[in-house]
Amino acid sequence: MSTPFPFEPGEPPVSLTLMTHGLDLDATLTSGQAFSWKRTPTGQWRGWIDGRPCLVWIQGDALRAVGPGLTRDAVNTYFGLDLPVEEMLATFPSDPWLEKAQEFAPGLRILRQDPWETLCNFICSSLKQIVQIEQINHELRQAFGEKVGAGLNSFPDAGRLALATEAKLRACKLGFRARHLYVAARQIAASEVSLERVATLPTEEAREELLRIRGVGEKVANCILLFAFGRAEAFPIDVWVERVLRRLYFNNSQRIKHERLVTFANSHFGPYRGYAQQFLFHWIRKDPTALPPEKVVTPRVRKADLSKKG
DNA sequence: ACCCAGGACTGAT
DNA sequence: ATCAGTCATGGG
Repeated sequence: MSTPFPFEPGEPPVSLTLMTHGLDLDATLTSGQAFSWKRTPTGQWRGWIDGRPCLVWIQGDALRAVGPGLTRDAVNTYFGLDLPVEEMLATFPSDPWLEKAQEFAPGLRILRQDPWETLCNFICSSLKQIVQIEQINHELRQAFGEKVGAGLNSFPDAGRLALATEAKLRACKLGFRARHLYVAARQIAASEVSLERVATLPTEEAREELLRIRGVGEKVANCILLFAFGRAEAFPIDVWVERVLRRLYFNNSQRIKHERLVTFANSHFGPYRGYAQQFLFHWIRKDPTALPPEKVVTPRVRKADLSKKG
């Protein structure tokens, strides 16, 4: 299994073999939390861990990882293999829907990614599809990142993006998000908000700090807390999760307010509800049979209109 | 052509 | 505090 890989000339690649602890690479890397991994024709994954390019794949019941400067700790941390996932999932409530979601992809895990890149990805995520977020991530790397290998660019840091112009960002297909990302980059570059400090704060205060960043609302803040800072109690509610919560737990009632869904999720799914959220999200996106068919709302037609429609 | 996308911000009530 | 309008762009 020797896929050619454009390593840096000077730095020799490190080859690691780790325990998977049940990790499902395909599910994890296609579950809408990471946007810079690409599957090779042979089923391996090219991406970045700790700012270093690498290649990872499942071999038997082992996780293989190859890349310059790669360390066992970095890989274990990135994939959350250092966590007692079994015990964490055991805290889930007895819930047939959640069980279905887990059954669909038991090896789905939550990553601990670079906070800055995760911040950028989810600022760009608003009103975008996942494939488009991946495309934007790639555009930003090509336009502003540093060349690491053949066709490989690192993700630009905040200082780099802060030196750009809003117009150049807009050229990366950012649309109205260009201003958000530009302002956010300057906020981080000027240490107006410190992601290093956020990492040290309790989740509640960390969320408040993230909300000071332009383009970051409740949903995006929770995504960053969950997918970068390892805060498993964060429960991001996007249109998909909103849909699944409403349909499965509130009889698809449209007059249930968003805040009530938040309250429900926080109390129902337990301290590691972020994982529950990710199981549900992945399940309803990937399994076409996951949700029962939409309740057919028979349109109320006024008698006066009957004659018109013939 | 139409509708939707891992939403956030703004200004009017 | 709540709520509609608006913000670009691409996929299906």
